Amino acid sequence: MEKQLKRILLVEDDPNFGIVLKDYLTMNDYDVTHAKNGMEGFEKFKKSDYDLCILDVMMPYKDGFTLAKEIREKNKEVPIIFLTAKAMKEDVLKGYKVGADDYLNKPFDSEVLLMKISAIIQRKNTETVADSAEFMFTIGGFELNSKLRFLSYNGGEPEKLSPKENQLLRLLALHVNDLMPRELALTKIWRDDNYFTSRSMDVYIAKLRKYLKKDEKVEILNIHGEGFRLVINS
Amino acid sequence: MEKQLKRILLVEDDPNFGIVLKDYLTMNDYDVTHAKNGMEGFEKFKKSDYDLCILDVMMPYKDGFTLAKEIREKNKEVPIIFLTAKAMKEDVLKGYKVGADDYLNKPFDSEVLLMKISAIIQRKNTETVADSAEFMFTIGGFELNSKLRFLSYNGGEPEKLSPKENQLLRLLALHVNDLMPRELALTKIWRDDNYFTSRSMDVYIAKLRKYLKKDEKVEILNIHGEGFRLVINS
DNA sequence: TAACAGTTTAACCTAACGTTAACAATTATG
DNA sequence: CATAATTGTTAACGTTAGGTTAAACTGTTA
Repeated sequence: MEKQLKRILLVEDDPNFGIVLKDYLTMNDYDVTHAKNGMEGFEKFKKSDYDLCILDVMMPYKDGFTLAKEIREKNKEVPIIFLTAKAMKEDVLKGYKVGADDYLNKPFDSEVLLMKISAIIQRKNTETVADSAEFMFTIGGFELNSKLRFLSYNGGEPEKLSPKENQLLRLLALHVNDLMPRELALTKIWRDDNYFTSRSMDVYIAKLRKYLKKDEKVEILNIHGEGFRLVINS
Repeated sequence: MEKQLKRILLVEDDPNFGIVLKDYLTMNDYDVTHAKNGMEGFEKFKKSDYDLCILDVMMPYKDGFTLAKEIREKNKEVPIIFLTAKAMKEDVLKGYKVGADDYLNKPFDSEVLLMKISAIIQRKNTETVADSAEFMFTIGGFELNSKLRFLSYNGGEPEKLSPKENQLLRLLALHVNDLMPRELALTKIWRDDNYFTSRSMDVYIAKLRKYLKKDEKVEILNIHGEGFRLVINS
């Protein structure tokens, strides 16, 4: 089974150093996306889901702190590591204020970076375990067991869901009666937000609607241009 | 009853220090085997069973890391403590990569060593106790004695299971009706998660299914991309 | 050193899954 | 009202995971 690689967003303007670092991390089993400046970094961040961000502090146009602030507005969870050329105390403080998880001075030992990365991801992992513990959902007359990927109606024979079907239905269930934004599903499940993943998602919505037909009280409504809404009518 | 002394393999090339350390440990109720270099260390390791290895890092011909790697190939369980003259960061990292349990800088406090030894052996002990606590399982019409590696059906002649068959069935039984993740079996039983160990596991699933055919109420179901599920149908 | 048990690797096949294309239907927008 | 953008749906396709059997390998024992 293919192991799900942890995804890192690396924002570093120095092209040489950036490529070397990206390759090094890639060799060590991380799925690395490299952005060459703050703007690009933020665009890439919005488009997908990352387990960790590594930001260079000194970059033209948009420095690492500003970028970090923008990232924090979108996501308060994702760990951030700053890279900086000189060890300036104010910078360090500024970094932690923005919500940095760690701080590295260039030049740094690459193995130290690896250690820090795995430590941080490890920590986040154990924190999130409790989060993902919920995998039983009642959806009208249906019962979704998203761990076993089973969907049963009125206690009957459970139907098997595919991983994508399961993830999508679970995400909808987490937002019952509320908007589940397109973008959310695309970044969380497809890990990319583009035309094709979007179409793919529509296909899965169709599949789910087919499953949910058994209970006419349950439906998935579209909110044009926004996303979908799983509603239970009473 | 004579208490079973814990056995320590000490590999240390400095004759004086080696003898002193051996005597010290012996006085503290350990059964110590002293090897004077890496080769001898590995020979002694293969010849017997140890509860702990203490390896000097800097040795002629074969250094401690190389020896540790060889030992790990034979035995992924035995705890290893490295001794090193200077605190070199790379060495520490290298050591942990090889699967070291602890790390000591020479000169070290001998009492600290004793503490670490007993802590490590203690930990390994409790781990294995918890692990092996349950070894009798009822699986539909079957009885699994995973200590003796026997599987019997309706009280008939028990069949012998191979170690891997036994471990896998036991792990499945510990998760009856629930998901037993692929990764769990691979890391717990095969201690490695790659394409080949994964295929190997599939082979063992096939073998187990063959055994379990006698009771059509018992089956091992696959959850695509996730793992397996041992179910007892009523 | 031959036989054997246990395990891994290879090979071949089937099933599961996800993406994409194609076309229809619906909804926004000027 | 016309037309562009978005969404609904089905089917075909390629890829990967899993099922199974047999051969190759490894270490141990007679």
